[in-house]
Amino acid sequence: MVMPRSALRPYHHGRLRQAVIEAAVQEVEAAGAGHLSMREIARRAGVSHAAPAYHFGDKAGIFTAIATEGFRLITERIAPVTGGPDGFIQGGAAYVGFAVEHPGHFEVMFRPDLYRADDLDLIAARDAAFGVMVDSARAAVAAGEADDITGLVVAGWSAAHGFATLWLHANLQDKLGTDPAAFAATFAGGLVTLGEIARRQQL
Amino acid sequence: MVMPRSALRPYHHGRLRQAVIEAAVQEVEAAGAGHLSMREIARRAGVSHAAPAYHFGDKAGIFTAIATEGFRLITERIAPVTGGPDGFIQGGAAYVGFAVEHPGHFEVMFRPDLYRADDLDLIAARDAAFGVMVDSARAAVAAGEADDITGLVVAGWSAAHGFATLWLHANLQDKLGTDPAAFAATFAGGLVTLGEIARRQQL
DNA sequence: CTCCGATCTAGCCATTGACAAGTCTGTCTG
DNA sequence: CAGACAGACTTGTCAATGGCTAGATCGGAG
Repeated sequence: MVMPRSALRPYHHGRLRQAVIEAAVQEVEAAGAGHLSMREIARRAGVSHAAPAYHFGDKAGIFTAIATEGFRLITERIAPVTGGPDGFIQGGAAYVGFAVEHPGHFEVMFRPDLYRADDLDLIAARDAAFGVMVDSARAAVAAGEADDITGLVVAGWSAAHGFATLWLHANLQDKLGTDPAAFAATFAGGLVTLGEIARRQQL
Repeated sequence: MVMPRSALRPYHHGRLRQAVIEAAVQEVEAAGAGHLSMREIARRAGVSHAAPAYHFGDKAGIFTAIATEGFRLITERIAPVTGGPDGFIQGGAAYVGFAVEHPGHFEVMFRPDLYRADDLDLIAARDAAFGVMVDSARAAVAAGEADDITGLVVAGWSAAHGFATLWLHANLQDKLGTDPAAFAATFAGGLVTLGEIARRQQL
């Protein structure tokens, strides 16, 4: 009986798949998606350098798993608040909240060059998230003006997505401070003004 | 006299710096910023694998140069249309237009993890671009309500940035089609509705 | 003509992602 | 209870990459 490996660590990790995803998300949040190293992740998880590839195939497989998990998480985050007539605005706030709380997932979700965009689980999760947004937009407008849904969804999604992205990447903090309630009010006021300008423009 | 190298290609490229930037932008547009290889760029430019490093130091230096050039280009693109009272909307359209026409620059500009964010030229170019946006917002609102400028800038920037990002990364084409005039109208209508919802929310 | 600095090359190293082949181990079957 | 089996993981290897150092080349100033 040679020195049992189990004294050091078990041969079977047990939950390597989830451990790899967690380590990868941490790495993305700390250093950006570009600096993610499969071998470094394996080191952190205490497994050999080739172990992650068994579960995910390759690097794109890891990113695909992260993006899929991200779309599921954002759906869980948004869906509960989109019930009432103010659901669309609340949903937008939840969208931004998710991006701030899960910057690693958020970054990967919108970098299709990193993952396999034709993955079926990924597509299903993404479509589910989009469906929640459309539903909340539908609930926000009066029953008659249903034609406008697409424009509203895209405008609202763009505003929330743009704000989240700029917040994460472009030092928006310098302009708005760090108090969530204060910048939410500032942003909402800006949306009202922007809508008025756009309406004036249309006439 | 050995076989003169100049028969193949001159020892000095002459405009290697700009050639590297152009090749790098093409590579980013074709395969994403993550797949950029300094050696591949050198091959395309017909120089040795270490030549680009002489001009840019390292990979981050190339991205820094691309981002700086991008901020200069977007300023040139936006500034001319922000004159009149409709300058803010026109500026937003120009912002999106730049992103669609220069996706490589646009991608790098908002990936600070790729470049040296403390580069002085970069900061100057970015601040100049931001200044153009603020000026056009100021021109768009009536003289009295100057307090609202920050909110309007952030809302407008977010909407334009979010739309551009989603267009490039999230298959927005499926929802809006590919006719620019049509989706511009749809988007503008959505902004009006969104502004109304936000105002209703504030009361 | 000569020197000198800017530009580029050649070679090297550690690291990486991907692949192939082998090893370990829990479980199921007979 | 023995043995087959399949899933999970390791080891070894390869080409490619980024970055570094030392050296070659060239063009222009003096």
